[in-house]
Amino acid sequence: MENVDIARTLDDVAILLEIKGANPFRIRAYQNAARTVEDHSEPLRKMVEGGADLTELQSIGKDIAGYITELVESGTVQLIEDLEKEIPRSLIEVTRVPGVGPKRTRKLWEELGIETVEALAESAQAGDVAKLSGFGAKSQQKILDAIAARRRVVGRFKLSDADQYVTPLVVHMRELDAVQRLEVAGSYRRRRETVGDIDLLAIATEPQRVIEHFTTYRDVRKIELAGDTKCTVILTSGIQVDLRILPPESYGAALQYFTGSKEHNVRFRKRAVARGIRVSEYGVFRTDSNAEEPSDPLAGEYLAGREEEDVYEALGLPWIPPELREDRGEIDAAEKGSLPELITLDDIRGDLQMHSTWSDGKNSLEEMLDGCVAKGYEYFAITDHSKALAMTGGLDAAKLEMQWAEIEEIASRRSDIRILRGMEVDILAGGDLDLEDDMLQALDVVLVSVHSKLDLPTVEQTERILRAIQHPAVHILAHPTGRVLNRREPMQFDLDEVLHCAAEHGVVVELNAHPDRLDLKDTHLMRAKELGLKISLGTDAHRVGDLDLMHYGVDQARRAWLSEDDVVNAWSLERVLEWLESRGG
DNA sequence: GCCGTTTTCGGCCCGACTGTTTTCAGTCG
Repeated sequence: MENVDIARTLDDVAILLEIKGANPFRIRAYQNAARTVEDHSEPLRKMVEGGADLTELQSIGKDIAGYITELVESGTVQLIEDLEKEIPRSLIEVTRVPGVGPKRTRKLWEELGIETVEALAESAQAGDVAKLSGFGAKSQQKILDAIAARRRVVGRFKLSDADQYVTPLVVHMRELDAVQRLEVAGSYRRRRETVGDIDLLAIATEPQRVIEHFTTYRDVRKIELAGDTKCTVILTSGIQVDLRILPPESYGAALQYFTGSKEHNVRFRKRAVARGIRVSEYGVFRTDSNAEEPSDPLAGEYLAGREEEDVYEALGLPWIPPELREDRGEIDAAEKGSLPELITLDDIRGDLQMHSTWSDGKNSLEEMLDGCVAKGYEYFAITDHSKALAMTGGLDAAKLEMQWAEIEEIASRRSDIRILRGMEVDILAGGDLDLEDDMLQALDVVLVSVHSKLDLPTVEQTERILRAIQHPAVHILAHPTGRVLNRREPMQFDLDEVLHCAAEHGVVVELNAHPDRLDLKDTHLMRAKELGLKISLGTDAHRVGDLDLMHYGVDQARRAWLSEDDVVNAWSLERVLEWLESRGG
C-alpha cells in the first residue's frame, strides 16, 4: 500500500461522492487529501506503522486519517465498500471520458443503465445517448470520438516527446507578425516528467488572425473548439494544444495562471483573497466589496499583471520558479525567503554514467571524452556494463583490464579532462555484484543497478538491493526503481528502506537523466534529500548526442528542490575524488 | 470533510466554451 494507492483510493471516493451528488466541499476535501498523500515524500504506510499523527498533514483531518489507517491496516476501507453498494465502481472510469463528468455519468447510469465505458460506447453507437435530455447528437459524437481517442493514446506524453511537438509549433506561432509574445505554460513549463497537454499563451494585436494561424498549422488534425480568445486543437500525434490570447496587461497574470499547478494556484489565490484582492488570468485586482459585479473579470482596481514577477510581488512574494509550483511548501518558503537556490545546467561539472563501444554504446571511449570536453566538463566516468548483461557485450575482469589500458593511454595524452574508471555493475538475483571484489576495489567509481528479474516478490527484491548497496565498494545506486516511462512500471520493493540503508552506508542514489527513465522521480528525490542523501545526475548516454540529455535531469532535480551541494556531479573534481576515495579503496 | 491573523462555525478559486434546457448547466483547466 504505497502513497499512490492511498491517493487513488481517496480520489475514487471523491468521484463516487460526486456521482452521488454529495456536498461539493466534502468532495474537494477528499481530493485535497489525495493530493497531500500523493506528494508526501515519506510512505504513509510507515507513518501509520510508527503511530504518527496523520492529522499533522495538510488537508488530513480526523476522519480521513482514520480511513488511511484502515486502508493501510486492512487493505480496504468500509467507506468505499458502502459507496460501492450504491454506485458501481466502474462508473469512475466513465467520468474520465472527456466531456462526461459525474452529473452526466449519473444520468447515463440511471436512464440507460450504463455502468462501463464499453457500455457507453455501445449506447452511443446505437444512438441512445442522443435521446437523453441534456445530450444531443453532438454530445453523442463527442463521446464516441473521445472513447476512440482514449484507445489510441494512452496516458500522458513524455516531456521529451512533448518537446518534439512544441519546438516547431512555437516557431510557427512566432512567425506571425501579429504575435507579440508567445510562451508555453502548463506542466511543460513546470518541467513535469510527462505532460497531458500543451498550454500556449500569446499576446497579439489581432486575435482572430492568431487563431487562424494556429488552426492552420500543418500538424493540426482536429479543431476541438475555437472562440475569440481561446482555441483547442489536437495534433496528428494525438497531443492536445490549448491556445489563449490575452492583452499585454494580463500577460504575467495569465502566464502565472496557466503555468499552474492547479494546486499552487488554489493556494496562491486563497492568499490573495485573505488580502482582499482577486487574482485571475486577467490580473491582480483590488476587490470592491460594494460592487456586486462578479460577472466582470476586470472589476476593481488593477494592481498588477503585466509580468509574472509583478503578480507574485502584488501578493508579497518573490517570484517562484515554475518547477516548484506544485503546492509542496513553495509559497511558505517564498514568504520566509527560504526558497532553495536551485541547481542549474551550468552547475554540472561532470557525468557519472555513460557507455561506450566497449559494451552497448555507439561511440568510442575517446569520442565520449570529446563530447564531455565539448560540454566543458572537468571529469566524467565511463561506466560500461558488466558481463551478466551478455546482450550488451558486458565486460568481464579481463576485458575491463583491457579497457583500463586504453583509458591510461588516452589519459596520457589528454589532460583536458579527468577520466574516471567506472562500471555499471549488475546486481545479481541474490544481491551479489557481477564483478570480483579486487576489481571493484580498483575502479574509481562503482555504479550498481538491477537489469534482470525485475519482478521478484517485494521482500526478495528489497533484500537483493539492500545486500548490493551494503557492499563497501559501491558508490552509486543507478536508476533505483527500474521504471521506464509509459512502458514499464517501477520494480516492487521498499524504496524507503533502500534510501535509509543508502544514507547509512554513504551510498549516493542516481537521478537517471534519460527522459525515458527520470529515475528517481521528484518526490523520491525530495525524500532522499530529507534523509541526507546525495544525488548523482547521470545521462546513461549510449552515444555522444545523449550527453545533451542532462538538462532533463536538471529539470527533475529542480522539481525536487535540489541545490548544487545535493548533486555530486556539480561538485569540483577535488571534492568528487575525496568522496570516491572515502569508500571502496 | 477540513480549517482558523474574520478560529469551533461558516466558509471553501475563477472563468471560458459548448450544446441545448430559450437563460444556463455541465465540463474543463
